[in-house]
Amino acid sequence: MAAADLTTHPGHLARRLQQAHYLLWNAMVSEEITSPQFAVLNTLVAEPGLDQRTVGERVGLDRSTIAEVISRLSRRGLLDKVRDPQDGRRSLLHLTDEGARTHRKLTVRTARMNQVFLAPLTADERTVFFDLIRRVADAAEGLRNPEEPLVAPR
Amino acid sequence: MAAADLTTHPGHLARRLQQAHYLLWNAMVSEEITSPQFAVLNTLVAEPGLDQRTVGERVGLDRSTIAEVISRLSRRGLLDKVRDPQDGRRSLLHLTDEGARTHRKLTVRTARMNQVFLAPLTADERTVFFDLIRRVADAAEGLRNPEEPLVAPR
DNA sequence: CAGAAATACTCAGTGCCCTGATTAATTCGG
DNA sequence: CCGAATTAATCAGGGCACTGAGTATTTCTG
Repeated sequence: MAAADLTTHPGHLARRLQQAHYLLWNAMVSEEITSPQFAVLNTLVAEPGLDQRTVGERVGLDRSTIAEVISRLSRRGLLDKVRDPQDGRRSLLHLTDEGARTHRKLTVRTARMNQVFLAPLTADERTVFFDLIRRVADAAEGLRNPEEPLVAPR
Repeated sequence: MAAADLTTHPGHLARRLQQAHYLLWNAMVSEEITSPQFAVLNTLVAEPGLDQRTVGERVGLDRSTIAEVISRLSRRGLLDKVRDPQDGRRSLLHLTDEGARTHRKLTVRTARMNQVFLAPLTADERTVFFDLIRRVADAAEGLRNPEEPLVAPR
């Protein structure tokens, strides 16, 4: 059997895209704070006091991964984690001053990096780029919990 | 400072796309063989006897990662790894019969999965999708070794 | 209200992904 | 020809990402 052409395999392209981004992030944004870590900080700027699971949901990380990311951010003093007195299962998260400062600094750099990253595309193409990727990712995520919406939810 | 909108951040989208793909791969292709592992098998079908570094280059993995992936494939008996008698630094790689058989089986399943993954897009949109991602990834990879091609290489 | 079910988090295990340092082999330059 | 530079692979270390199993807490239900 002949070998497949990986340049038409979306999974392979997605991986290469992410690697390219990883590299550029390291060079232009930060070597200490990673892109997923920034996503967590960003979520807590918009919604302070969220619990761990919900933050994971916002940024698209599962329970285990978000726990690791948060533990690293907490260890570096960028956020505080306290038990919810109303519900002892939850951990509530708030940025520290240092965390807010870091978020501000990286927001600027991230915008610059995105400009460079997307430089090969025209403005119209960028819109299409976002739209296509979002549609594919959303659809695939929707496949996780099948059925249910097909008939009336009970 | 306001929080950024992550849905317009290509890095975040790339990560979500890859995760969605990971999930679908697990469900529809294989729980044992991962997508990067398949990419390695696929490369060795096209070019048997390649050395480790070149395989990494083909599939877009750095020296350390490709070493791990190959060691796993070798441990499972899907490929053989032998020192190049002509150049003692290199390890030359060949698929075993089992490796070739696995590649054939997964090629079929991968094609089916790609259909499902890309189902939200029309045929035209798929072409654009590939083109845009490839251009962004290629450009970012080109930033790694700057200068050189700008003037005559010496 | 007590037991069952659900929920938030943690832990162990596997695999991908990178950098920087080290080792072994080959090639290049004087 | 021999030391220096280059190259392929390995190792140590940090971080992301998932699953399955386990613990603690809360909520639901008979």
